[in-house]
Amino acid sequence: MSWTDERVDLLKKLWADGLSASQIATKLGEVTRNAVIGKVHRLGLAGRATTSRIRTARPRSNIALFPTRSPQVQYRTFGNTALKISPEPEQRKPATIIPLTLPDLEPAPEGLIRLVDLKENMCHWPVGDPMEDGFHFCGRRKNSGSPYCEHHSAIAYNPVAKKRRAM
DNA sequence: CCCTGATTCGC
DNA sequence: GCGAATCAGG
Repeated sequence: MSWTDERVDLLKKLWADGLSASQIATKLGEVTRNAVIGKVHRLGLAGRATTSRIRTARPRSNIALFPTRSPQVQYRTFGNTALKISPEPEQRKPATIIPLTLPDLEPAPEGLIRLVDLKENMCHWPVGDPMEDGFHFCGRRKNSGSPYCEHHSAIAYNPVAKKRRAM
């Protein structure tokens, strides 16, 4: 089914009346709401979005990043290739493995660690109710790669604990 | 998870 | 031009 004049007119009317795309699609029949939206857009009626739209511009092609035709990068070399210096492979350093100090679990930091007191190497685990006095952060030495200390990392990244909403 | 519109892109 | 796929948001 194609977009006849009558169907387009009806589309315009219903869209102007504030009907949702899916409702219009149902009324028209033989089309999906996607088709309706697409048509609305093409007609320049692109209108009332409940959401940002410009803010939320779809990132350019997640699917086009894996096209049927591969992009095939071109490595161009200028001049006499025989004189060309071999490109430095520049080996990646194999990500320095962190020593990962497991001990020292309990030396609680002095005083209450408030947000302003939090340092980058401190555990960001919140303790208490943010609306209540005495709310603070764990503040113990945190694991690298995690905002939390050893103890709280184990909790935060434990799926069971999460599922049961345990803390 | 249901819905909404917005956007991109292969056809 | 069309609309499915996919996105972000309510």
